[in-house]
Amino acid sequence: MSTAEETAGGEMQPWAEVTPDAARRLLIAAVEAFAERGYHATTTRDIAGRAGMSPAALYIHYKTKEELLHRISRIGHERALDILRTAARREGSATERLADAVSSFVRWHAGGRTTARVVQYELDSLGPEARAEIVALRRQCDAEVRGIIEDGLAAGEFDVLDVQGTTLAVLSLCIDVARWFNVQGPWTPDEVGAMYADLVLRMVGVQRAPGAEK
Amino acid sequence: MSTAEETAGGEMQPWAEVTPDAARRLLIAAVEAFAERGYHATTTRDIAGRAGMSPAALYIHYKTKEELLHRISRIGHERALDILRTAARREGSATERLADAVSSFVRWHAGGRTTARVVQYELDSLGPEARAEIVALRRQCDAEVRGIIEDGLAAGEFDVLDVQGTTLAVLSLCIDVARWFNVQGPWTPDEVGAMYADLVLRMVGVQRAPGAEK
DNA sequence: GCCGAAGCTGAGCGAGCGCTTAGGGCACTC
DNA sequence: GAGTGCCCTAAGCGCTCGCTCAGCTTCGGC
Repeated sequence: MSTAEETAGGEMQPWAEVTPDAARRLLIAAVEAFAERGYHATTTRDIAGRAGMSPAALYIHYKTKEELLHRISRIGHERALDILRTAARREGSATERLADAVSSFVRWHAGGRTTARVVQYELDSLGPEARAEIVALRRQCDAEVRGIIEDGLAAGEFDVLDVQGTTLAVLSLCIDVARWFNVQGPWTPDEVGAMYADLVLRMVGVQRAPGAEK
Repeated sequence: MSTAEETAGGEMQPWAEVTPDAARRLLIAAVEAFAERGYHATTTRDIAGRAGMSPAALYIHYKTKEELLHRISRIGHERALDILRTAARREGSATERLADAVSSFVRWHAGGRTTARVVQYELDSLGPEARAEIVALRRQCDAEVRGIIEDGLAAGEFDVLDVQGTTLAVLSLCIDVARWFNVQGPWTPDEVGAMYADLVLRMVGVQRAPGAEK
């Protein structure tokens, strides 16, 4: 749960698994370009230029431009699933686990907004097989949150009318942070995380979080 | 508040203001194409083809491809603002007006998902001046929702910690419907609207909607 | 029956796209 | 110190993009 991969820019860099170094620099450049302009509006020349390389260098490390998006999307979704899974499977009440899941998931979307934007909004730019793989990961994210809500219902902590609908709304609320969050805005990622955890607990019928999160 | 512009496909067609007929057909074709593939991945040949015309016909009615997006975006945002304004300024308690605003806004995002997708997610593809104009409309949408929440607070109906944060979360929740809603899914636009109105009332501290909406 | 305006098409221009290829520089092996 | 493999670049191929333009058809006015 430590965010040791964070840089001075506030942007997460969990790209240590991408080697060699040139491939990682290209991938980070692609994340920035895709987040700014979108996948289709980004050129391979732009990506290579941001990484300080010639356009041809990209094709030594990646077969196509789409493979770059695929790698970014898979690593990002694995990280998102890891965040939700960690919160869902820790010890504690459903109330505490839901607050933890929402606040850490929102922190990731706000702090790593550049990455999260690509991960959450460029899914449709992938081809059919790549998209199917990513959609499977998204379903696992959904299942983790739904599990917490079902636990809370069974324990009598929560009061919800529609489990699947509430699950969708909770995830929806978190994901949309990547769309609107601005580093120059009035809140830090931590503050948005705490605020959203409170709002979500209200949505599931918990009156007030009993000092669950720091 | 009547949705008389709705077709059999469940898609709203408030494009009556676009004349002549050929210009309207091109605009509707552009909405569909932009929603499916995104602005940058859509070609002018695709738009013209969907409208049953040659590529050159597009440039008789629109100066550039971007002007098409601009027109779509402005009309869509004006419609969104109209929906929120109508709900905000009707008679009734803040609770009723907030439930009305959320359910009708969500219905628009779900039922007119094709249009809403373009309106909400292709904003960054506009040039600086066009984007500035649209951003101003968005701020007016924000102000309408914030106004209802402030009314509810003043009347003692609501209990919220952060007015601006809650406003943002409410709009965020509604807007994200355009991303995930599927016509083949388990809910109708009406059902999602009712469900989300309930969730939002919980977010602002209203225990249960007192039969506010039909 | 002729005319001008309006709406549209077929053909195509210049530019920029994703991606390829031939070859250069450099570290390392023996 | 020649050989080998790894990264990387300069140049450019084939293609499709947004957009243009000359000319065709259609139609109302007189």
